[in-house]
Amino acid sequence: MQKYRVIFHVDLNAFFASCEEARDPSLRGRPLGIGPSSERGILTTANYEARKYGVNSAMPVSEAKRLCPELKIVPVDFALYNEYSETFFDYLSQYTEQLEPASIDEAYLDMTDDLEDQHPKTLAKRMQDELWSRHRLPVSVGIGPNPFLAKMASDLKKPFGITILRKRDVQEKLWPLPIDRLHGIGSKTVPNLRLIGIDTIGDLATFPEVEKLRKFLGNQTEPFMNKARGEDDRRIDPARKDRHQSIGKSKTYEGFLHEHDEMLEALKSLTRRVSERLKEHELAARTLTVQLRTSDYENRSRSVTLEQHTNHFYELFEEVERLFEELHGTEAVHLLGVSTSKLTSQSGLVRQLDIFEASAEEKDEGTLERVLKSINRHYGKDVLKRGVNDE
DNA sequence: TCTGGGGTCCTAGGACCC
DNA sequence: TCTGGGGTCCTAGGACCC
Repeated sequence: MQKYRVIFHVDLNAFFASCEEARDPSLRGRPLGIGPSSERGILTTANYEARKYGVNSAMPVSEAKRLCPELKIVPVDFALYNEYSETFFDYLSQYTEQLEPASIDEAYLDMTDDLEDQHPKTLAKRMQDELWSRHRLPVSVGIGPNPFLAKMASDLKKPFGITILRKRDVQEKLWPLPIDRLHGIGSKTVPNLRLIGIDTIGDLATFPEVEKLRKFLGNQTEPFMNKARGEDDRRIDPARKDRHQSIGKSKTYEGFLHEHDEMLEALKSLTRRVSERLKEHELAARTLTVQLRTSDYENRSRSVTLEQHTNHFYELFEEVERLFEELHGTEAVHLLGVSTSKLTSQSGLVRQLDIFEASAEEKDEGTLERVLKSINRHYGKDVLKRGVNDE
């Protein structure tokens, strides 16, 4: 007999708002938004009282205020949310090692081998009750035979939901839902699918002309169709979140930047942050991307792949400056971003510095001096010693 | 109504290699 | 002299998610 997997998807409800309410219970019970203090800009999220008025995440503050004049808005506090996020994952990790954080506020758990004779629903209820009573964190739990159905299940009832979605429920519970409820189908794809008569998840699951679909869904055609039919064989991967694909920092400048010099200053501070964060994660990057958004919302980017990995501010900024000059004419700038990818753990970087030193010795004493100075400035003696010991 | 900031993944075209 | 087919890597840009 086939053994079914038991996958939980645990989702923190209105997470940022819930954190604010947990810290300051006086905020509870009335409409609350997280966002900027000015009328410009958009809400990051809103609590459920605010959502009753139609207020939602990514909504411009001006419109949210129009829908709900008594809306209270508090500024984002990522340090707070990261703390609660850690509390959340710590709590869940007592139940299984097969835990995969999916974002700051949701996790997949493969409970197949860790149920210990409990009914999944009993366990889910306990998680929900304890996260609320101990930490004032409201969660919805979805339970299914694969990650996709678990995620869809947790979505079906919020807040404080516990929902089981079996394969045999798919036709009744999933197929009537609009197609954009499928994770990965967004506002650009929906009109295309409408064009060929696909409005619901069921329409996609039973669509007969696969080649027609391929035009819009590309290589993802089969994965999407499988999901629409409730099939998903993805394994839970506890290490996935540790493997960063990219690290970047971007900032929107209200009122725009007009002077070339202030743009360079802004890029310098973005690059500095990126360099710091790479070092925090003990990572070094080989590809560097500079992003720019003009005042009329045109996005541009330039990237370069370096010969060696680096997380060194001066090496990064040299390239950032060069890419930016290629990217920018004379127009005002709305957003600037610096991002790094093709990351490797820092041990790779230490080797790189050794090679750098060797070639510097041969050719250019000045380069060696510069490298050594910057190593001392940015990593301290420990790292330098480690690099030497490696050889 | 007018669009934040952190990301992931995909695509298409070109360069280059065998 | 003309030029196949497969693969990999790089770059720019876009869609999407939380």
